[in-house]
Amino acid sequence: MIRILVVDDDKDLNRLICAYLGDSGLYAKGCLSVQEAYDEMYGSIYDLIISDIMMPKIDGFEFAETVRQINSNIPILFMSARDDLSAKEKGFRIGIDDYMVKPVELAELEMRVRALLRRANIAESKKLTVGSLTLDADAVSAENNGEPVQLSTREFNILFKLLSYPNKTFSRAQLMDEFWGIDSDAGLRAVDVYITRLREKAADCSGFEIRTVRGIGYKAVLK
Amino acid sequence: MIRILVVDDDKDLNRLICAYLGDSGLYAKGCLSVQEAYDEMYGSIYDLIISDIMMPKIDGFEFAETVRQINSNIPILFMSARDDLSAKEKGFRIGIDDYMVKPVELAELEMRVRALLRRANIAESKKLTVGSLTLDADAVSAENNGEPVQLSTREFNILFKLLSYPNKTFSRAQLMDEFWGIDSDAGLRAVDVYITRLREKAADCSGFEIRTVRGIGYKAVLK
DNA sequence: GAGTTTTGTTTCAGAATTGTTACAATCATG
DNA sequence: CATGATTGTAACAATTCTGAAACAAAACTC
Repeated sequence: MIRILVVDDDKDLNRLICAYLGDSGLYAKGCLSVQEAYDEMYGSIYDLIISDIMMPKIDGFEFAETVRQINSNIPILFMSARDDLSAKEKGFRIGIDDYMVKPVELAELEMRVRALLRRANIAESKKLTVGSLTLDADAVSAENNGEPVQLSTREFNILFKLLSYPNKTFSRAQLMDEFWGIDSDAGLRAVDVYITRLREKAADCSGFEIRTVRGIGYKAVLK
Repeated sequence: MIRILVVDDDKDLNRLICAYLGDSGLYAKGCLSVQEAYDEMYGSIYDLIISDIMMPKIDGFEFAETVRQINSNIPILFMSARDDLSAKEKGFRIGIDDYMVKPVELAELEMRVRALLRRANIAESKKLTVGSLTLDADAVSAENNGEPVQLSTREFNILFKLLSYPNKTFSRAQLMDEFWGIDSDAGLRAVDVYITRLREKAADCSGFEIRTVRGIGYKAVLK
């Protein structure tokens, strides 16, 4: 189920949007303030954010900026009464994906939400297939030629990342930051161990291989 | 260079858009008809499409639909005077990514284009091609006529630097500072050794050669 | 053209990086 | 709380990279 966070201090509009999206088969949670949104995001994962700009205390810009620092990938759609270029410019510079001027047509909002989800590869099931191997991010499971491949969560995450960006080299530190968390005190060499395990488990996956980039890190190359 | 195809039968607007995007550091090619766009796409690769809807003969809907069948990934942005929901609905159902109502503000168009490029993971590719040789900074790999050329990270860095600034001479100290780090205690002559290795490995690369600038250092010259 | 300086090339030992395995610690789960 | 899976470290082996040294070649100077 796709989860959408709607942040707008206009209670009625917020409820209206959530109801509309809900009827369209998406799960939408409304928050009346940014603070509330932070709490909500802390507790569960969301796939997309719809946010107003003008809100008391913390505004949409600040909200989006904070979200982007933590998650550079989640689609953000601004919705505002402000039709001026400077607001749009500020939003897009922060890294939002779309900007709608109020009053918004709910049907159009839904279309744009769906377009963003499609573009961000957020489908009902996030699957990735490379050669004979299929990774399912929702189930955190892998299959090779239909045979299940046992992967731990961390193994899965690393492999999914590498295969999502074929040929791109990732440093150990990059992978650590992403999958161990900033405050982890594990040594960088731990990555090597995972690569070894992945290579072993993916040994008979045709279609790709994990290459070492000496002095830097690792990359997946398709073949 | 990111390549954008602009399809609109309004000659003035088309030229205006191409000029604006061009000034923003993107390459934009204008087509006055869908037929022309097909021809253009047949000949070269584009990263993003901006298209009007209402055009004589083949309209934007049909165009987008055809493009989507061939390429399910390329971002498409519609630009139309029609502000009605049914047009938007039709567009988004075909799989477009954004829809702007004319008259469009050029600055906003650029922002949306950039947001789409970012979302679609289309960045200025860190690739460099000189003659038959292609260097890919993401993959840290090199190919000559499709044949992989084995380069160590340091070899790659030096070659990439030289080829990024053809004809510019780099002193040994410059290269050392950049690729060995300040605290390296290797002698400057180590650079010579790398140049030798590069010359050998790039022996059958047409298109450039590494020249010695006596008393100073080295440069790559195109030929 | 002899002498001097700079550069080219090769070799090789040592340095650095990486692969792999075993093991202990931790976590999850029933 | 017992069990098995997952995790991270340490140690060692294997591999690759690196750069000094030595000598040859070339370029420059007078």
